[in-house]
Amino acid sequence: MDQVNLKQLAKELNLAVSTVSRALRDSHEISPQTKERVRELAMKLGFQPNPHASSLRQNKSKTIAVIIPEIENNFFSQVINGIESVTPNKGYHVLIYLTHEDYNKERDILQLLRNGRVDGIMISVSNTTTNLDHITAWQQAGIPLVLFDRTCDELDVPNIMTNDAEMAFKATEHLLKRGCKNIAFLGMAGNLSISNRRKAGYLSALEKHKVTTPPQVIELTAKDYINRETLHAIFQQPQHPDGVFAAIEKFAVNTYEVCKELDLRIPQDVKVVSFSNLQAAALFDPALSTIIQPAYDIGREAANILFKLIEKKMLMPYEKKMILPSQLIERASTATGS
Amino acid sequence: MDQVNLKQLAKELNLAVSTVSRALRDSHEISPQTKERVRELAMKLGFQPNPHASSLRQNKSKTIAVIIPEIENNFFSQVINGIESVTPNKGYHVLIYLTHEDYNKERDILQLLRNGRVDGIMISVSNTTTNLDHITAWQQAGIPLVLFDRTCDELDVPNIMTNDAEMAFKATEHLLKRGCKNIAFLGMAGNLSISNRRKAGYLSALEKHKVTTPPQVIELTAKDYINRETLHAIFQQPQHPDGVFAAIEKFAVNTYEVCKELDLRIPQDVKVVSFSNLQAAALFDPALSTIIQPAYDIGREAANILFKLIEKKMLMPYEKKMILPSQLIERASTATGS
DNA sequence: CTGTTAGCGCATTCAC
DNA sequence: GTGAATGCGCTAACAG
Repeated sequence: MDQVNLKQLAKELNLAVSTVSRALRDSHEISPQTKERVRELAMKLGFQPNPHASSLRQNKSKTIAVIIPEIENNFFSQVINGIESVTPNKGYHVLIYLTHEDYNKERDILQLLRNGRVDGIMISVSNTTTNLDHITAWQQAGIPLVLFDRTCDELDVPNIMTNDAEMAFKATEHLLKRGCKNIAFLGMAGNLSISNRRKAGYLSALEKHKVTTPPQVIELTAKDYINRETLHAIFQQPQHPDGVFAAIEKFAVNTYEVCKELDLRIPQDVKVVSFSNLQAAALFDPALSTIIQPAYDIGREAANILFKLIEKKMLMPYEKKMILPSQLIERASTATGS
Repeated sequence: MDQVNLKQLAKELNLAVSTVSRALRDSHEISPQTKERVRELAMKLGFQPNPHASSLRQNKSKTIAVIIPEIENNFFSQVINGIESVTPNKGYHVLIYLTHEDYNKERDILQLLRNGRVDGIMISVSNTTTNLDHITAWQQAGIPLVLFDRTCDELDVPNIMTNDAEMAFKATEHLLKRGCKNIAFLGMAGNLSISNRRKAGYLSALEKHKVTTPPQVIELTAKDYINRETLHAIFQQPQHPDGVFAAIEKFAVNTYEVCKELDLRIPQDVKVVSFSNLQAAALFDPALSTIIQPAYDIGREAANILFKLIEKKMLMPYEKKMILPSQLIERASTATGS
C-alpha cells in the first residue's frame, strides 16, 4: 500500500507540507493558483489523506457505530438503510455490531469503542440488558449516543421509537372487535421497555373492554425452536387462546408454524396480529395483519439526531424523545367469518 | 473524551512509555511483576489504546469493509451474520456500505477506502457494474479482496458462491417434471455473472428436456413497482407462462403479488420456484418452493478467506473459488394437481 | 528486562 | 501567502 502522502505532493510541487494540506482543505489563505496546482497533482496521483493520521490529529474518527441485537430481521435491516441514507452525505462511515441479545457482548462492545474509534453510537439494547451502567458510563464520557426502538425509560438519552403502547392497544382492540375472547400476548423475555410498552397497551385494551378472561402474557426468546415448543404446549390445551398479538414478527411466524402443526385454522380458530415489517406478510396463508413500523424513518431520524449531537448543535425538545407512528394493516389473519 | 493514554500510565507507574506499551501487549521481554502492575492500573483507569495512533503506526486498521447492493434482503443479512461470526474473534471491526445497485456508488466507495481505512474488503457487485476497473485497481494496490455471491468471472480474485447453474438447472427441471410447458426465467437486469449462471442452468434444462417453446428470459430490476408492471403485462397475455423460476426472492414476491391481482392460481395456473432465504417462505399462500443458499456459511467462509489474505497466509486451491451448495425445497407452489 | 529515541501522516501554531 | 516546527498516541529499533 505505497500510498501517496502530503510530503510527496509537497516535494513534487516545491511547496511546504502545510501549504499542500491547507490547499486541499480549501483554506482561504492559499492563492487560487496554488490551490489549483495542488489539486491537479493530488487528483493525478490519486492522493487520499490517511484517515488514521487525521483522526489522530483531529481527535475524531468520522465513524459511527450501530449496535443491534440481530440483523436477520427486516426491521433492523430497514433501520440500517435509513441510517445509510444520511451517513455518506456527512462523510461518515458506519460500523455494525451485533449483540445477539447478549448483555455481556453489548457491554463489551461499548467498552471496546470507548477509545475514540467512533464519534458516536446508535443502539437498540438487547433483551438481556437489565444493568444500564455501560450506557450511563458511555454517556458520562460525553460521547454522543442515541437509542432507538429498544429504548430505556430510565435513561435521559435522546431516543427514537414508535407509538408502541398505542399500537398495541389498537391491535388488541382490533382482535376484540373481531370476536376474540382469550387473547395471548407474545412478548420478548426480559424487561425491555419496548416489551413493557406493548404489554401495557395490550393490558389496557383488555381492561377498557372489561375482558374477564385473565390476560395471558407469554414470554418468548430469540430461538425459534424454543418458541415453537412453548407455543405448542399452549395451543395443545383445549382452552387455547383464540387470538394472538405478537410483539415481534418472529413470534407471529412461530405461531403460524405451530398452528400448522396442530391443524389450527387461522383466523377461524386463532386470529393473529403482529408487529412486522415484512413485505411478504400479505402473501402469508392467511395474509398476516401487521403493525408496520416506520423503520427506515427511525434509522434516518436517529442518524440525524446523532449528527446534531456530534456537531454540538442544540436538540429541539421533540428530538429528545421522538415518536414516529406505526400503521395497523388489517388482513385475513384477523378476519371474522368461519 | 479525556482518554487515559500510555504516557499517563507510565508516569503513574514510574516506567517508560514503551515498557507500558509492551506490558499491555504481553511482550515476552517484560517481567511478570511489571506486567501485573501495569495491567492493574490500566484496568483501574479503564485504559483503552487509541486505535488511530496504533493504526497509523502499524499501518493497519483492524477493520474490514463489506460492500453489498442492498441490505433489505435476507440473503445479505445472513451473510453479514456469518461474517460477524468471525470478526470479533479476530479483533476486527466491520464497516458496511450499500451501493443500492449503483455502479458509480460502488466505484466511489472503493476509491474512498483506498487510503488504509480498511485492511480488506468483501464485495458483492451491483447489477449495474459492467466496468471492473475499480476492482482491478484495488487488486493491483495489493489490498486483500474477496468477492462473494455476485462474483465476476473475468477477475482472478478469490470468490465464494453457491452452485448457481446446477441449482437453476434443478429448479427448471423440477418445474418441467411438474408439467410446466412454458417456463419464464426472472433474472436481474444487467450482466451479472450470477444471473448468467442461473440463466445458463435454466437454458440447459430446457435444452436437455427438448422443450420446444422458446425460452422466456425476463429482466427485472431493484424496484418493486416496475417489476409488477412488467409481470402484469406478461401474465395478462392469454399464453402467459405456466411456470416461473425466479432468480431472486424479491421477484417471487412480485410474481405472487401480480398473480393475486390477476386472479391466477398458484400452482394450478402458474407454478413458482425461487432462490430465497426467507424462513417464512413455508408460510406463503401457497408455500413457496425455494432454493436456499447457505448464506451464513458464505459470509463466514468469505471472512475466513479474507483474513487468510490479510495475514498473508497461502490459500488452498479450493479456497480460491469456493462453491457452497444450495438446497432445493419443494413446496406447494410447484405441486401438481388441479 | 527497561529506557531513550524516532517517526507513522496530518493539521495547526507561529514566524516571516 | 507560504514555510518551519510541533505533537496527536502509539510502536519499534536500538541501547544498555
